[in-house]
Amino acid sequence: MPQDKTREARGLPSSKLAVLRKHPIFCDLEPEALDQLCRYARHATFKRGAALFSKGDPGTSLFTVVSGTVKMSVSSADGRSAIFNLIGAGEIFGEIALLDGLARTTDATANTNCEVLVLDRREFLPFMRSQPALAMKFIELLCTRLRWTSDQLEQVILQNLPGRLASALIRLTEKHKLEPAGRTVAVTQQEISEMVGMTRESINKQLRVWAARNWVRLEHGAIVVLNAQPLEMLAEAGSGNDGD
Amino acid sequence: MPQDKTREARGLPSSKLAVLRKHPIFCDLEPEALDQLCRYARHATFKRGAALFSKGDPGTSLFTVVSGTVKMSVSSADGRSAIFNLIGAGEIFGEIALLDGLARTTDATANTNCEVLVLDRREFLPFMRSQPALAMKFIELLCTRLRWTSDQLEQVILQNLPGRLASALIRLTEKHKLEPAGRTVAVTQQEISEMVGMTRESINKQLRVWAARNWVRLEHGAIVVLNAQPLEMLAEAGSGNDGD
DNA sequence: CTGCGACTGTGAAGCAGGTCACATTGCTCT
DNA sequence: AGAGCAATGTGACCTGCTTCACAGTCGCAG
Repeated sequence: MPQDKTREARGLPSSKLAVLRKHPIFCDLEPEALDQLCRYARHATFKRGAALFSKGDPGTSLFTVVSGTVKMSVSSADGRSAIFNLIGAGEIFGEIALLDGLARTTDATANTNCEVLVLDRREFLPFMRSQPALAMKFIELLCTRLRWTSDQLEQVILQNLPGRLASALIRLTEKHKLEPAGRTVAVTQQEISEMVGMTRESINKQLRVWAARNWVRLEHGAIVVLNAQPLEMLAEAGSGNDGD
Repeated sequence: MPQDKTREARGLPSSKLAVLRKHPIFCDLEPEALDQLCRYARHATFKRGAALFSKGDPGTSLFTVVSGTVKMSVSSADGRSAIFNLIGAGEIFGEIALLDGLARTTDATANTNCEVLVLDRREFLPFMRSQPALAMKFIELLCTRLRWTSDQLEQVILQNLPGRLASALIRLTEKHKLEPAGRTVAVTQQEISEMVGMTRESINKQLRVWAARNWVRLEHGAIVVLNAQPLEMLAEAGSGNDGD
């Protein structure tokens, strides 16, 4: 991967601009508006494991990931935790609390060392009002999020382990818009288990079965989908047994 | 309850107006704008069990419930089904497909005989653009939905039967803004079981335990929450045992 | 007032997935 | 180069929930 890290690390305005311009939400803004937005944007870095915010915090800002990935999750008193989403470079998060001003719905943790841009509600909301098209963009974003979350809820309620796991793999490959051949999903088995709400051990055993059939290949910290078709069947099938 | 059914049944414009004016999304509109909206609104009735739309349909309209309740659910190939939400009088649904123009994410079924107002995307979107405040209202609505759905997902992944059931009961009492004393939730045990993703039998057994402790009273087609406190404890506690 | 369908109540038996307890393997940081 | 940690692999046992198979019970439609 090309290293524009140096530019980013120095916090040059041009790099902020580049990041914002690439994002679907902001790409259609007029150049002057983008410039203004850049002036509002604060640059921040977090080490792996650091908390960007926690569930229940008063939420007043929107985040854009510049590099690294951020984990959106919640955890229960007894230490179990559920991952709702992994946010990668170019994506935004924290928009719900930004928009409605209420408490954060999840924890956000740096899943790797990462850099983010932060936009504050106080400055951002007036800016949004001055850009009517932006509200529509956010409506679309919220719709997408709602579809993603409903989908997850549906899978978790209706499907058993093989179905849920297959669905999660499909969703992850689609999200990264990977080609049919050699779709590498860069997540650990622990992470996947927390996304589908089952134990790492169970996930591992199922993945091994599929690996033996050459549907997937297991790598360190990644899963390569070799044959998506049977997985798609399982994902559709509700709670059946796996493909035998 | 007072019967303005006669007015409704005749489809008088004044009744449409009354319904729309009461809804949080539309209540702040200017009188002229409301009148215009009424002209767009189509009145429709459905018998218990009838499908208003199905998952995957191209979605082009927004619904407002005038009377009765509508069930938002999905079902799997093998007949199991999951209820995402029960929409009662005064609430709206179908907004996601209206706003982003994509396929419906769930089935909508008349859970009782019901009357609805239908607003079409073709007329509604231009109307919305003429009313900038309306976009903000929808953003708030979408945020609320997202919080509700994330909450459900969190419960289903992190909690066991008692915790999930308690959470569901709390959510239902809160939704209907019922007073602490004598909160009657008008749902069947079958419905609750489909909301939390467990079997009716299991739900029944747990409810009986709580009824014996006077935390709830079970009626035909309804559950009365007598003592919310222990349920709230359970709902918070992640997956513990029930209150012993 | 009676019969039928929707809702509720309950026990017995099975199993999917969780829990626990390890061994192994590979990256990364001195 | 090897210590240390994060991630993976695997078996034995356990349990919470499902499945199945009923038996009430309510309320309404005719």
